[in-house]
Amino acid sequence: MAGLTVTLPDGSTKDLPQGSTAADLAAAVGPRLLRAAVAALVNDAEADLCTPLADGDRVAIVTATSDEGRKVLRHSTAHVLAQAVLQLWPGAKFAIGPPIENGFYYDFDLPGGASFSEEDLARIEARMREIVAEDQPFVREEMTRDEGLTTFADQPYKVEIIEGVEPGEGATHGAVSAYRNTPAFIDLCRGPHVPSTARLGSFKLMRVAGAYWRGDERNRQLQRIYGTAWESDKALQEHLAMLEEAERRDHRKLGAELDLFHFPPEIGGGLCVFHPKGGLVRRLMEDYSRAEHEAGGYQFVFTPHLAKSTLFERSGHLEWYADGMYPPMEMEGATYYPKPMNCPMHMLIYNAGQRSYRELPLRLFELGTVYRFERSGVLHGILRARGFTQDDAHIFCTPEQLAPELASLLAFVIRLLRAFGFEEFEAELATRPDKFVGEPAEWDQATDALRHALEVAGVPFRVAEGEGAFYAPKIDMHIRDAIGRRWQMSTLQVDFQLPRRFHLEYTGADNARHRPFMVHRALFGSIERFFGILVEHYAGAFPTWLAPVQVRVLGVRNDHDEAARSLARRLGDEGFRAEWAAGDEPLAARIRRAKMDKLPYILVVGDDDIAAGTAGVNARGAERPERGVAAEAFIERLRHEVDNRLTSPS
RNA sequence: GCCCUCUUAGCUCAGUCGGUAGAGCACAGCCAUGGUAAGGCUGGUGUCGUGGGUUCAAUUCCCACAGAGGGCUCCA
Repeated sequence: MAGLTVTLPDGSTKDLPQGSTAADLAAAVGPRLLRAAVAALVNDAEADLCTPLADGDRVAIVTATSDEGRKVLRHSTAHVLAQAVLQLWPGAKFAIGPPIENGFYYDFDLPGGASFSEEDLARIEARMREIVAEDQPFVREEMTRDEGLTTFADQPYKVEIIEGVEPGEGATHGAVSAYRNTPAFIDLCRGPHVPSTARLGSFKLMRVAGAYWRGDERNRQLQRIYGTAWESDKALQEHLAMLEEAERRDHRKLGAELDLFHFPPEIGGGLCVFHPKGGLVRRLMEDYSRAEHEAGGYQFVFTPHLAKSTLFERSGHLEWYADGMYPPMEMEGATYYPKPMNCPMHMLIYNAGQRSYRELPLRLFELGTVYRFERSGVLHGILRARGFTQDDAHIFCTPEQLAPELASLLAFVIRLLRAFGFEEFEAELATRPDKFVGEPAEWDQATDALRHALEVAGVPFRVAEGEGAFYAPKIDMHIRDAIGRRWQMSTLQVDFQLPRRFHLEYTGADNARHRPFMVHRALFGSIERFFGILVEHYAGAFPTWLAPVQVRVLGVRNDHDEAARSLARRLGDEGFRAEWAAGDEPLAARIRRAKMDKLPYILVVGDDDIAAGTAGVNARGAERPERGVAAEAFIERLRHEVDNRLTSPS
């Protein structure tokens, strides 16, 4: 019998006997690859390892340590979860169970509308481990639509999915595919899957949640179980450790511990108060932002928190964004709303006089506090609040100025974020959605300008097709924090709608009236949110220039208190935030207290220091304390560190 | 808003199979005077989230509500 030849991703070829499968190919390349293999890409299509290969196929083996491979593992683990739940809750209906970032979930409809409790997770997980130990094969079964409908006749959600399958989608020739583990358990699925459940095992069920069928709250609410799954126990443990680290850095926890802010229930959900220490950090952030904006040619404006409904009718907010707004207030026959955005008010400032092209670009900046109605369930500390302050600006410019303006804006964003210790940036260019207003030509012009700006700035970006706002394309800047988490930060949007709605004009060099382009941009986005991200990024250990207290001076004994106080006062006179602590506890205890307060510097003064005009310097993060540092030298060092805003995330 | 979990001292938590509660840290006082991550002793501290119900008796059991956390949904 003739053999067959397949091409590997590196371009090399491999000759195999007729009838060989992807698994055989992996084995032929090497036993290590076979062990790591979970699926294959055959001519760029995902396939099971048991897929027979044909002569001339291009084949790549998908290994468990790749993103694709983990998806397969997670998806297969989701099937095991479904089998366990269906066995433990006879009569349960199962819906969908896809892989997601770091794991998977599965949605169920339990008999009698029952719900899972946290305790159920242990039982389910135990059953899952039995299924893994049973080494059940994943066997693909192709069937016609009608056969599928018969097979899953008692599973209404599966029936709905099959009925929704477009001819030719997912499965070939109007057929559907399913994977069977046991005679009793089969799940509708596109695949691919690992060959057998024995290939799984490094997983953990995490939590239960309610989730609506097809994500639509008009539909029935299902019971969702989330799990995480990895290629090895080591990777699983690393992931769990990362979650613990994230918990340790939680801004809500640190916010309370470090006395930065809190959310008094008396004020209302999603509305926070900043304590003196948090307020100090916030003021430093804002001062820095103001100084940078001033240097960047922005002019500062101030606008009120409320406006009449007519303003938001004109801006379109009431038409498009009413669900996100606080409810109206009636007064003297007019209806007022708290503002959800600052832009309409900035439009009015633009329109306060006749504008000339000589004034453009006009950059109006405001630390503007806005209120948005967020449903109670989505609030998340300071990262998702109902009242927050945007570092908001609107730039009005001529069409020719748009591209250079966007390019310098991107450079501005990156400079600002770098000052706060962020080094990794990724952007998304969100383009025209299906539902949009305006002219396609305008969209293209604005989108090209945004793309050009990204290219000039050298920021890596991906295009998010159709994810722009209905009125404009935008760039979303993402950063990575100290433990690799990605956060969406700054937004730059080119808006055609508001200039039109507010009839913005300027007189050009040609003495004719023109409509300006307008860019919305918020760099921190929300001051509160950025503050929360900083807390998590630095794990509460703010860099010296931002630390609420920069130095605490300790005397070795309490008869050194006066020397400690005097040194702290001297540092204060030099413009630093320094305090001293009385020697009513042993030195080691006071050192520990200062360390737990995450202070950048602890100074210790004893007999030797008083005699020599020096101090012991215990810097945060240093291996060992330094002795006998001259006070002047320390002041210079501190000044250098603060003036240059040196950062070192913990 | 919906599903799950939680709410006991300033903080973290234990506890009472129904008889109004404890520990560590923190705080206060005294003693210790210690050169780089917890010295000792003593002491005060609670409407057990709120409201109702069952009961001789509720922090404990039941119901409702509020708040918090994890999700869903939405995100101009």
